[in-house]
Amino acid sequence: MPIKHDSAVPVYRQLAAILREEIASGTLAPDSPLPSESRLMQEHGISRDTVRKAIEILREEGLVVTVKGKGTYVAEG
Amino acid sequence: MPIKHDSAVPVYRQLAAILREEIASGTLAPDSPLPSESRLMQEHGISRDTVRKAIEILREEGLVVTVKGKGTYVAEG
DNA sequence: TGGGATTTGTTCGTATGTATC
DNA sequence: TGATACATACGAACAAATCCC
Repeated sequence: MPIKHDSAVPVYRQLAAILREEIASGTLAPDSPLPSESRLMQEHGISRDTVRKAIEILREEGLVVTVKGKGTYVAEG
Repeated sequence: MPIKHDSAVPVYRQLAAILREEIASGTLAPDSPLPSESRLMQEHGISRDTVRKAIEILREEGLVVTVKGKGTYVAEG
């Protein structure tokens, strides 16, 4: 599911949807770390700003927890 | 002094006036930092674009100095 | 003790598109 | 047409926490 820059759906919401799906499917298991912001930037060819907006959405949904200096983790069931 | 979106005075000029007054009154002392663009956006419920236009006015008036990655500071007397 | 690498947190700089008046 | 205002997106710099050697 490559990200489309010409979509009506903002890039950051596309990424949030991708990560949300990986969490729902178990590809990203509870307590496991998400790829770092740097990794997500590279993998999707997008900016840090956009990556952080996506993660912020998931954080507000209670799906992930972020720890400064460490990373972002999938919330426990 | 809440900002009025239905005023004849543009929002960015209203914010510039507010900040100018805080500098003049000493509420914002020389060398002290202004609230970040992010803070000003939240506090006044306006966009970053508009916040930056307001700060640009003060910068042109020599009232503030902006440093990338750090913030905007009240100019020294 | 110290230093370097990695990671998230925060800030300003710039550009583009959309909508409204 | 131009000015205003918002949202999106990418860059860049600085700061702080963590980790490992």
